Amino acid sequence: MQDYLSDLNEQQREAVLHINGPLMIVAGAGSGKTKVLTTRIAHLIANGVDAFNILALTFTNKAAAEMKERIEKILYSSAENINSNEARNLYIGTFHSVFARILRVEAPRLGYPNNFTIYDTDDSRSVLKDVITEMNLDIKHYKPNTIHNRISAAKNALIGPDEYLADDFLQQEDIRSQKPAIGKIYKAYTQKCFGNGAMDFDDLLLKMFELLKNFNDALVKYQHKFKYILIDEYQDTNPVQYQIAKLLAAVHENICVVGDDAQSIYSFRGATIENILQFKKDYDDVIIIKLEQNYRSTKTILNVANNVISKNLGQLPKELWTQNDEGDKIKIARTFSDNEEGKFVADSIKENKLRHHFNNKEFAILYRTNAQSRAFEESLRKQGIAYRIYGGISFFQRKEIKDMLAYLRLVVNPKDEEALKRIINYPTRGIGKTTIEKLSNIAYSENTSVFHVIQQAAKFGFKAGTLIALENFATMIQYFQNILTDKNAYDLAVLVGKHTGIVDDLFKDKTTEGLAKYEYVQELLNSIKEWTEQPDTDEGEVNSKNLGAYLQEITLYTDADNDDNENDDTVKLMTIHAAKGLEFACVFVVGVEESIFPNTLTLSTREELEEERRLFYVALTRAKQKLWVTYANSRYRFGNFVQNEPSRFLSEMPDKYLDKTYAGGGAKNNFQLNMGSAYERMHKGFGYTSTDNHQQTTEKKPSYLPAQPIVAKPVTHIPSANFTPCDITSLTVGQKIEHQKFGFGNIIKLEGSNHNPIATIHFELNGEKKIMLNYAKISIVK
DNA sequence: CGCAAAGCTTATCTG
DNA sequence: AAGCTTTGCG
Repeated sequence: MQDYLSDLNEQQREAVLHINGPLMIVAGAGSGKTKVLTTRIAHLIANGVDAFNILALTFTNKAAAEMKERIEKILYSSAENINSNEARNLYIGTFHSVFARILRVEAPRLGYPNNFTIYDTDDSRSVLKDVITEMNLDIKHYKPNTIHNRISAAKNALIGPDEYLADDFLQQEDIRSQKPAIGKIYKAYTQKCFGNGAMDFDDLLLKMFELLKNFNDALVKYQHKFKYILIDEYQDTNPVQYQIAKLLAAVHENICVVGDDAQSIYSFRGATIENILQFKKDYDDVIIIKLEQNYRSTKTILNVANNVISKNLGQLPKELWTQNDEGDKIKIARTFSDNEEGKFVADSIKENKLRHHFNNKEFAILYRTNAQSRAFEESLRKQGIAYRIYGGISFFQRKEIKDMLAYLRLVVNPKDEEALKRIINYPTRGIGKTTIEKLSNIAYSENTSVFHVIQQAAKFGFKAGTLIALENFATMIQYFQNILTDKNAYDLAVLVGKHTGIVDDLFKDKTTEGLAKYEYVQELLNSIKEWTEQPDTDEGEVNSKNLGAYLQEITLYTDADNDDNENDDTVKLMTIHAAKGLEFACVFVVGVEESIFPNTLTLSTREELEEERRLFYVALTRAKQKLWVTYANSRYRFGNFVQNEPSRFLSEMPDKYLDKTYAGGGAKNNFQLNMGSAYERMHKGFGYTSTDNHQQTTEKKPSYLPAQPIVAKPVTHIPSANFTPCDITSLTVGQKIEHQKFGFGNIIKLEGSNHNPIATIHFELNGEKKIMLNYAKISIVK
């Protein structure tokens, strides 16, 4: 037997070995489904299947990266002597990123440029705002956010604008909600995106479907390319994804899907459990394998999770079991406020690190909404515990980054009106609102792009100062376009930074925020440089390392992706949605209060409550050994201090598995509670106001710490005590320096000068060459 | 047209 | 509480 099969149980092995024909794996939480999927792919390759013919689709970049890594590991260590480089040819990725890659090649068939722009949610909303305003509708009534959700839902259900307008039921629905114009907005939005040469996130799926449906040669090509298809988290697929999978698999029918209906938590994105039930009907001879043994959690955790999920009516019957230990009881903690909840969690982490020798990275704090992270950040920072936040505002959504990228986007795709509007007057160059409106109108009536109108501004009657400003702008962009043809993305980005004066502005701004922004822009430049220096990987494209590809890639990039270093010893903070598929030794499920979890915004039907319950189930089953469930009596919301009831989910957990010491249990518990643990008494940490005896402590206003980057990065090198950042003019080649983060090294090359805000320092560190744009982080070693 | 101050809105989850 | 938009003035 191949060695990689030896550590699988009977069901898992069956799931790996059954490689031909449709297969559905119904797998519970912690049952090793990722292991099965990766081993299956490795097994295919070991049996002579060309990696080029395998397509594996996931929902997060992280899951894809993890799979790829594990496959390489299996192939590398396998006795079968397989070339582990094969793994590079695999198509593993999220639905969005794989389809974006294919569409980059196929876009012209659908009337889009190869370099089409990908609009993220913010871009989409901004375009919608323009569309709605242009239609003379009230932006307060037609909120871009709401409209976008509706359009997104339509796209995910494969309903185009014309079909939407023709459907009486949908029209009635919109009339009833007093928004009869949604259909028309949808149509105008679609046209605008198309005119801009742009696809939004939903289009990446929808256009892929249209490609396969309307171009038979494309369908045949990809059906034959992807002989083996694997889909992770199948319960989260929506109708478009379902249809695409069905089309692609129709010839070979070698499709393997893995799913757990109990973990279906993406119905807001159009996902439907129906797809799991439908699978059996779509293909003949579907083999179904159930994985019910859990390898992750203690018996206690699993029992509680099973109990909670059994409250759902619409659930496929399934009982997870484990051979693991009984484990500790689940600790329930109730605090007076959100800030005290933060303090409780940070203190508990500190205590458990000392008592049980856990590392930071073995803890996770899971919450329902991103906004809840604040209190935990503060308390962790106070305790000096390294942490990392996932989600929230990502690097590429920051204003200064988006501005910089908008220039690059416009250079690559001059039709991208969204990018143009963003930067036409940033930095200010005397092109105001009225001028932009005029340009827009002319472009519309001439049926051309705004940039094209600017290029011929004189012809369209612009005069004096405005004309000069427009001409200068056009010349500048054209100049950038010329650079792009003979220089690389990095050189262009640097030039944009210099020439537009953006970097200069940020450089001059010596406030904390200004400095941070300056550093972010430098980080962006670093990122582009690194990216351009990676080798070409794409077999289909001539030059896959061009700026257009970069821009498409980063739009689909989330900050959970660059989690590549395992030494990153930080406590992880994230939403429960983001935690799906992950596991941690110790988990804090926080903010378990009515109105937050279950969230008020969802609670109109039983189905919606059940989805919240599944979400709670996902949260509980992330824990391997220790689990805390916490809630606060009151918390800040929109600046007000509001009261919350404990969540109904708390009462759905059987008492016998719970330790309510910190939640005001019985009299006996109260005693312990007042005393606190030895550790707490040692450290005067009587902090958490008890529920039964909380005298009206006046809630202190949260004290805000100085602004810091949102994502706390692990410090790999602690600068020496006399670390003083240096001036670039004082540097010379060969000099020994200390870097704030990376430690000591030697300068090997210098570019730029102190008068030039973009100076580059090349230095060597333990034999590794690094490029540093930010000399504020370097000091000279004397 | 550009800037600063006042006022209004906002926070579900994701690629 | 914080970010974004509108308003008012030079």
